[in-house]
Amino acid sequence: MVLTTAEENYLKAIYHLSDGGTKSVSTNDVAAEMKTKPASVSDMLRKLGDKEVIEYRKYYGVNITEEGKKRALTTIRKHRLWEVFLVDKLHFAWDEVHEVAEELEHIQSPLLIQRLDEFLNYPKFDPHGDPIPDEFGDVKARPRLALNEMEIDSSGQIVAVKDSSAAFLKYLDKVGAYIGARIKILDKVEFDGSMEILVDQKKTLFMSKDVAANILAIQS
Amino acid sequence: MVLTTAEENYLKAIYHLSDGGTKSVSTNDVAAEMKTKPASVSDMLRKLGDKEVIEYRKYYGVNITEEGKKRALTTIRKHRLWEVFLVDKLHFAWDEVHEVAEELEHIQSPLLIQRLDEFLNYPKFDPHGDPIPDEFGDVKARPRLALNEMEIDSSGQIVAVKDSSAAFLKYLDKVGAYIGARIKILDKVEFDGSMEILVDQKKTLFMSKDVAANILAIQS
DNA sequence: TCTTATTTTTAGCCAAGACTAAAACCCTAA
DNA sequence: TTAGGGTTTTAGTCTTGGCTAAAAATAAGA
Repeated sequence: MVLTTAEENYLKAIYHLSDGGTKSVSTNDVAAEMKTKPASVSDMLRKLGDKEVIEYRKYYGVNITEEGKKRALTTIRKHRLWEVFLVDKLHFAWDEVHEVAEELEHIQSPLLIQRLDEFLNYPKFDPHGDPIPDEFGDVKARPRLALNEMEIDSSGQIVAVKDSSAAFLKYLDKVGAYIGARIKILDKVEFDGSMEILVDQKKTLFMSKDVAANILAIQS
Repeated sequence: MVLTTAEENYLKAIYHLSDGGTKSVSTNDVAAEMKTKPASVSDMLRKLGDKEVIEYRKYYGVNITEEGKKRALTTIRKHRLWEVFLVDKLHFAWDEVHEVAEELEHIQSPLLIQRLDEFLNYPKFDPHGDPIPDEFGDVKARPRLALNEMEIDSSGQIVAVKDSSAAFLKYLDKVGAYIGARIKILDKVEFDGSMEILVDQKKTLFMSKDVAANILAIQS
């Protein structure tokens, strides 16, 4: 069963909105994600239902099937491998690659992806720190570390905070250390555990050990 | 002015059929090349005419414009650069790359092509021996050599014959040394100038100096 | 439970790019 | 110069993936 580019994009959106297939997803949510109108989504859901990559009950949203999950993971795998290629080999900045990878992910050639994976030396994570599913759809979870547990010179991406009080989030926002920010540990002060951190390859930030211990990152 | 993938493919076909824009091309010829019906071609020619990449006079075929030539050469450049990538970096065989490059050539990102060119070290010819236009559309012609002028171990592609008598072409056909064949010089006998040649990476051929002198190739 | 608000679907329309069938055009040979 | 044959265009249809407007179904509040 062949999926069109549009169908692949819808399926990927549904996969993400459903948290990897664990929740059902509404028509409106898909429309928002795809930047289309709900009426267009209804049509597409019927098609995807016919192709059995989602389970579609009118008025009750959709659930992704096992087959659909497999397809979505393949697309995600291709997207992330191309991102690694663009950053590692063609020296794109990590925030310039998404649009192009969005096009490249639809190239139809299993051999191409297999060879690309080999060429890139089987990377496990993309430049944003997201895991690359293997050819069977299995992903390697990456452990989260508090910033104060990271080594000097190591890089990663902020994925969560332990203390999610408004005050703390406001502070993070103010200093520019949002969820998703790319970071690098520049220095750690032995005396008090405070740290110097590079955010998004441009901004340097100082923070106390207490603050650092509240920020979780994945290492890349 | 943006061209769709279909429009790019038609334009490329017209460019090739017109010998690089030197001849006008008929609707029927385009239909044959694109494997579509003449009726579909008429429609598309009107569109391409509106976009001023061809000059279209009903019932009198088309001529490609300067702008159209530029666009076609950009697409050809992208196609051939991707072919080099697939063969040199991903170890595809030279005859496995066309379909995939046909998809890759439509990725829209000038930066991507610039970086790819750099990554591949500015190749001048693709794996089939065809020249890669530079970013201004200029192509480097490659001199033709008679096979007996080629060095041992050098590779290339047969592009023409000096003696194009039916008898000689029949002979070539029989031994499998058609125009376009990929060849490699395996050995040259000093004594009589006869040669051993690998055709299409699989078939070994022996030929006299006289025969070799009649076959022209480009080196790769 | 009934009414209203929200969500979702249906119906009808559009553009791109294919098709078939039929009409229009061009050219050549008698 | 006209008839026929081949080529090309037009007209009308199909599918995909959008859209709007209106109808239908669900959900929520009194």
